[in-house]
Amino acid sequence: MVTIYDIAKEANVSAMTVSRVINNSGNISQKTREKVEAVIKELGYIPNSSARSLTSKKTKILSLMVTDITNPFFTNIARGAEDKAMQMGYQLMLCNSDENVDKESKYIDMLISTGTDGVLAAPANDSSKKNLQKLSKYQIPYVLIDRYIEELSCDQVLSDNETTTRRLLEHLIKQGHRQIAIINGPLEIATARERHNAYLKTLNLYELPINEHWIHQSHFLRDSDVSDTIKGMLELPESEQPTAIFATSNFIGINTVKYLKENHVKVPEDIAVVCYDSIPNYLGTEPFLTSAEQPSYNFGYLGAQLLIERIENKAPETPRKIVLPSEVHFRESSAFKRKK
Amino acid sequence: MVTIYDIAKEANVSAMTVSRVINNSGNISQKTREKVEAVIKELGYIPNSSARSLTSKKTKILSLMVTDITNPFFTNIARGAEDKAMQMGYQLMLCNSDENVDKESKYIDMLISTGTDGVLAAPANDSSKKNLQKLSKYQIPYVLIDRYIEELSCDQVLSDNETTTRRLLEHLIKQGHRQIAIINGPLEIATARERHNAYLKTLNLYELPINEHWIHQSHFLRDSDVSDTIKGMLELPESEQPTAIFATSNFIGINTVKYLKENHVKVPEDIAVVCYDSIPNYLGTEPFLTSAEQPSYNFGYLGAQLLIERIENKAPETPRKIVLPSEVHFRESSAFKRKK
DNA sequence: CTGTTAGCGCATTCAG
DNA sequence: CTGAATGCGCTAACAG
Repeated sequence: MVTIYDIAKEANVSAMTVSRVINNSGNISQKTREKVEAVIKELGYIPNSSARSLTSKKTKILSLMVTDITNPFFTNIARGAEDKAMQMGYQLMLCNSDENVDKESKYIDMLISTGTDGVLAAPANDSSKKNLQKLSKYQIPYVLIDRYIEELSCDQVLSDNETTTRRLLEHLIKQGHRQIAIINGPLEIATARERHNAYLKTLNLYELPINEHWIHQSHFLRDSDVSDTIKGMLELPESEQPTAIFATSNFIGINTVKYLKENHVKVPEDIAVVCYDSIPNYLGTEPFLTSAEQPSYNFGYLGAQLLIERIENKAPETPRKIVLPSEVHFRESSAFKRKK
Repeated sequence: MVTIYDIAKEANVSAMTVSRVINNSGNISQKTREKVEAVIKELGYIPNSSARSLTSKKTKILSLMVTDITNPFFTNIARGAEDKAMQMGYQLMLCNSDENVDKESKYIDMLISTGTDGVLAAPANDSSKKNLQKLSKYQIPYVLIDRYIEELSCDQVLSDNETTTRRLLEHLIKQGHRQIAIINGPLEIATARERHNAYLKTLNLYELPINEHWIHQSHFLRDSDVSDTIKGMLELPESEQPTAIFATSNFIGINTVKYLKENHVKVPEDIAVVCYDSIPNYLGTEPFLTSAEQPSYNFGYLGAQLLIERIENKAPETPRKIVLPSEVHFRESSAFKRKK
């Protein structure tokens, strides 16, 4: 392994001078700089990050905590974060919490151990608070993406849950729906809570009925099971059956449509479905599901940017909050107009 | 920050004893071990990886080099690799090369700098050889996944390109096709080359015609442009037109079907399409494309396993090679039987 | 079974 | 503008 001492010897300078050249710190005469740089190239020197971190307390490593990298929403976030990180000279560590606070906690310890410079986190749920506070204890900055947590003062990149929810519901209302159900994730997750509240608020605004039998929680993982939930709603008395379902995540939306179709409930004629978040349309065939497309790549890209600014002390003291809008695509799954 | 010295002082032992307890090395009396462990818990000690790496030359970091994490094939690999890594006490660093050897090279330097313990690599192409040899120079083991490179002696987890290609083609042949085209990735990539060779071999085996106008290369990224290629084939004289297309990757297959449909070529009646690799069927609707589904999660999981065994000197000297079979799903895109 | 010594590679003092 | 000394936190090698 080539060290700065090898360079120093070869270039007839001290190790310190080599260090200064590498880090562009202090003043170096043009001549020695060139000499040193030549030797560095000649010997193919690559700095030892461990040694550097030990003194400088910086690793140039960012970490991304998501609940499941196979969810396309998070995959795009990873890509965005990684592009920005690479561009700024950072590397990206990947962590999957599986929506599990304990697994998340284990990761947090590993990250602290590694000395990550900062964390981009989509926390599992509100109980993740203690994990994030542990980061603070070690002075490691973090940026919350997608899911915020009450009372945690930090930069955030969030979805505009209220507006997007309202737009999806207003669309249903315009289609003549008055009995709208919601299948949501756990209310310990901020996005679920905000979408829940926006749901209630919008129904109130339009003076639509609210019925506890129309309000359900599943979870956000791929295998979110909605069958019992929907079965229950289909068994309600005719007059009490919802005519539309608002699914608060991509997988919930997909699984809802899947279940309805399997059980010969016509979408959108019998029940309309709208969905928060989208899945990539690989096939190029006409997509079916009315959905709000989130700018997921930007969650990662902007999140990494905020984080790096924070790490490098280029950010204002007060936390910043970026709220990204979604693009609502109206499609077949809600294309049936009801008579009032 | 809590160090082993803090623990040592509090527990009335030397730092070395603390180190031994932490690493489970050497013999420690039950009594002192318990004492030390109690203090560790009490003070919430988290080891400093940088310091540890500096002496031990181990980081407990694995790296994954893929060409694009937003490709579901690689996403699943990432998930598999990360699950195994976590399970074995490693963390995973993520790198996207964009099929670009220079970008890959930049990453390799960063990884060497960080002192990664090993690399799981799907190299950009044959020119990645020098990047991987650089790893060897620094004694960093790597496992090739999906794409091997000639003359590189290392563990590998590969797809059974020959068998899978043959099975896809035999299916077409059974359907009565005799004029089969191939749209491939660059031949500087091993998977493309193997699928190319298997294509030729199978056509020869069944004494089918081979026509240079039926053999094309695109690339493996999502926006692989196949329009000119297919347009060219459609403009061939009637007798020379292929009746089926073998697409050697998921995106090529998708883009091929998309282009054909847009141009009112009926699939499978006018032209059948089969495809190597699949995309996740989120929607649960009947998938259209006949494709060979690779066990992508296992590429990552098994790759990480081989890598960790290698790192921890639990592997035999001679390189191991795992060849994973694919599952061929026969579907609508090739469901039309031709009269001979 | 436990402690002492030394050094990993680098950057932060402080001198010159 | 450059260099020497020192220590980051930890562990290998040796002593006891």
